[in-house]
Amino acid sequence: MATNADIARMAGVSPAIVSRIVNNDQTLRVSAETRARVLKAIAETDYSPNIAARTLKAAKSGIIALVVHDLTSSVYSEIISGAYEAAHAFGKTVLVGEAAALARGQSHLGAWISGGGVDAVILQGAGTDTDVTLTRAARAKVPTVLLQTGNPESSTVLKLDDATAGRVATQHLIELGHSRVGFLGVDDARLFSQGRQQGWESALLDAGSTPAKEWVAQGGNSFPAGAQGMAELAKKAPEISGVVVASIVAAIGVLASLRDLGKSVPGDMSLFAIQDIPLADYLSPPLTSIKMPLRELGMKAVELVCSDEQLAPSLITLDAAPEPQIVIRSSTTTLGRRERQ
Amino acid sequence: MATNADIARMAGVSPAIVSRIVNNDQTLRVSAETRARVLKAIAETDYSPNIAARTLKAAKSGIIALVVHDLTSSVYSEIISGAYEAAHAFGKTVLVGEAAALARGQSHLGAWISGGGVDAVILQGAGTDTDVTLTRAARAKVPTVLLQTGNPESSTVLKLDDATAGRVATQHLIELGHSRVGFLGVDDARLFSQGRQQGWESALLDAGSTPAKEWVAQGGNSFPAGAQGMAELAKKAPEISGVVVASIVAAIGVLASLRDLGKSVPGDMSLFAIQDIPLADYLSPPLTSIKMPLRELGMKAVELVCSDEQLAPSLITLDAAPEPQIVIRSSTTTLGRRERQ
DNA sequence: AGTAGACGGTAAATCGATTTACCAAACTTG
DNA sequence: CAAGTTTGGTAAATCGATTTACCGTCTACT
Repeated sequence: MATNADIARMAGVSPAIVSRIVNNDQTLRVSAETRARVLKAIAETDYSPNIAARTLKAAKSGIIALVVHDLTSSVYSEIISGAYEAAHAFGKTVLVGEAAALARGQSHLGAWISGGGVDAVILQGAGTDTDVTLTRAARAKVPTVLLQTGNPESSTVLKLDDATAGRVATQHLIELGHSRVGFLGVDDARLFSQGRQQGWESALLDAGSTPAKEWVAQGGNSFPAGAQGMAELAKKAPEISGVVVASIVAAIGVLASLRDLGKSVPGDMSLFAIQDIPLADYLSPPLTSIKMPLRELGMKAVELVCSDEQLAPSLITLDAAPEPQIVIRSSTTTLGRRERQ
Repeated sequence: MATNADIARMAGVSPAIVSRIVNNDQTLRVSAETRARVLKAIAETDYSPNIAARTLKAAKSGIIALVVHDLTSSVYSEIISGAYEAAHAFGKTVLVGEAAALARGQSHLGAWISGGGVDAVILQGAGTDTDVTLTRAARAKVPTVLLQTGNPESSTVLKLDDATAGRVATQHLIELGHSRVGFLGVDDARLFSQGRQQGWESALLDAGSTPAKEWVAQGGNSFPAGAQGMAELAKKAPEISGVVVASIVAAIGVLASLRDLGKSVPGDMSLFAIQDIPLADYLSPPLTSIKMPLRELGMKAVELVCSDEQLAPSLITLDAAPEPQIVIRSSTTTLGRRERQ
C-alpha cells in the first residue's frame, strides 16, 4: 500500500505537501503543476491516507459507535438511519455494534472505546449489567449518550416523549368509546416503558376512568413475551375492551395470543401499538399505532455527542415534532353502545 | 488519558515492559514485584492501550467490517450473530455498516476500508452500483467476501445452497398434491434468487410437471414489492394452487396481497417461504418455511477472511447442515382430490 | 537600491505502542 | 576461578500522517 512518503517521492515534493493536498488545506499555496503531479501520483497508486496514523496524530477517529441492544428488532433501523445522516453532516461515520454480543463477551468493542478508537458512543436500550459496565467505561473516555433508558443522575439520557405517546394512544381508545383500557408495558424498570404507562394512566384519569392495577401487565420486547403478557392481562382483567401495547414487537405476539384465546381484533379487543413500523401495515389486522420520531432520536443523539459542550448527566426529552402522529389502521374500533356500561 | 509511557514512569520501568505485560507476552521475564507495580499503575489510571497506535504499528486493526445491504431486514441479524461469534474466536471485532447509507453517500466507511482501518470486509447482498464500487475498492486492499450474490469471476462469493432450498420447498408442495406451483423470486439478477428458482424448476420437472414461464414473477425483498409481485402472479397464472416465495419479507407482503384478492391461505393458495424467521410463527397464518443456515453463513464468511490463504475469485456454496429443515406451519395444506386436475 | 511581502515550498517533531537488539548483574558449572 | 547462562530489564527504531516553524527566491514598491 502506498504511503504519504511514497507519493511525495513520486511527485518530487515533501510529505507535507501531499498531506495538505489530500486534506484540502485552504491555506496551502502550491503551483498548479505541483498539485497536478501530486494528484497524478495519488491516482496512479490508488493512495488513501492510513486511518490509524491519522487517528493517532489527530486523536480523533471520526467514528461514532452506536451500540444497539439487539439488532433483531426492526425498530432500531430508523434510529440507525437518522444517526447516519446526522453523522455525515459532522464528517463522521457510524459503526453499529450489538450490545447482546458484548454481553456474551463476543466483542472487543469495549477495548475500542477505551482505546480511543471511537470519538463518541451512543447506547440504545442500556438495560443489562453489561450495558452498565460499558456505559461507565464509555462515559469516562468519550462523550456518551444513552437512548430511551438509563440513569439520568449519572448519564446523559435522551428519550422520546413517551408520556405523550401513551396518553395520545389511550385517548384514541377512549374516544372510540372504550373506558376500560389495559396497558401492556415492556418492563417496569425501563424509563420509556414507565413514561408510556404514565401517559396511559393520566389519559384514563382525565377521562374520569380509574385505571386499575389489574389492567397493567408487562409484555417485554419480543413476540413470545408479548403473547404471554397479553394472556396474563386477559386473565386478570377480562373486563378491558382495549389495550395499549408499549412495544410493537410485543404487539405482534399479542395478536397471536388473542387469536389463540379466540378473541377477535378489533371486535373483542382494540389494540393500539406504540411505535410504528412498516410491518404494521402487513399484519392481520393491520395495527393502529403511533409514530415515534426515531430518526430524529438518532439524529439528535449524534448532534449531542458531536457538540463541543460537555455532556452533563441529564434527562433530555425529544419533543414529538410537530406532534405525535397516529396511524389508524384496523386494530382499533368503536365500542358498540350496548356493550358499554 | 494515560499512555504507555505514563504507566512506565509511574511503575519505574521502561515502556517496553508495560507493553509486554499488557499484551501478555509469554516470553517476558519480570520479577513478580515489578509486574505488580505495573498492574497497579494500570488499574489506578484505568489505562488501556491506544488503538490507533497499536493499529498503526501492527498494520492490523482487529476489525472486520460487515456491510449489510439494508439493516431493516431482520434476516441479517442471524448472519451478524454468527459473524460475531466466529470473529471473537479469531480475536477480532465485527462492526456493522449499512450499504444503503454508503449508496446515499452518508458514510465514510470507504475511506476506512481503503485506509487500513479494517482487516477484512464482508459484504452482504451486493447488488447496487455503489456496492460494486465498494467491492472493488475493498478487494484491492483487504480480504473480501461477498455473501449470497456477486460475480464469482472477480470476487470470492459465499452462498447458501439455494437450489436445494428451492427444490425442497417445491417438493413439499408437490407432496401435498399441488402440481401447479408458482415461484416468486427476489430479483432475477441475484445469484441466490436464481438458485432458488432453479431448485423450484427441477423439482417440478422431476415430478413430471412442466413449469410454465407464467408461473414465475419477481417479488423483491420488501413488503410492498412482495404484494405487488403476488398480485401479478395471481393475474397471469390463476391456475396455480401453491407458491414458493424466495424471500420471507416478500412473503409477508404476499399474505396481505392474497387477503386483498380475497384468497385464503392455505385454502385457496398454499404459501411456502424460503428463510425462516421468528416472526413467521406470529403471522396469520403462520408461514411454512425452510430454515437456511444464516448463522453458519456469517461464521464461514469470517473464517474465510481470517484464513491466511489468499482469497481467489470463486463461488463457495455452504451446505445446509445437516440438511435443510422445513418448518411446517399453517400456510400450506393438501390440495383436495376434487380440486386436482 | 534596499527592503518587505508573497510565493512555493522543506525539515523535523509528534502522536502511542510495539519490538528488536542489546546489556549489566547475578548465578551456575566444570 | 573463568566462562557461560539466566534473570530482569533498557534504548531506540518504527509504523504513517500531520503540522509548526522556517527558509530561500522573486517581485513590487518607495
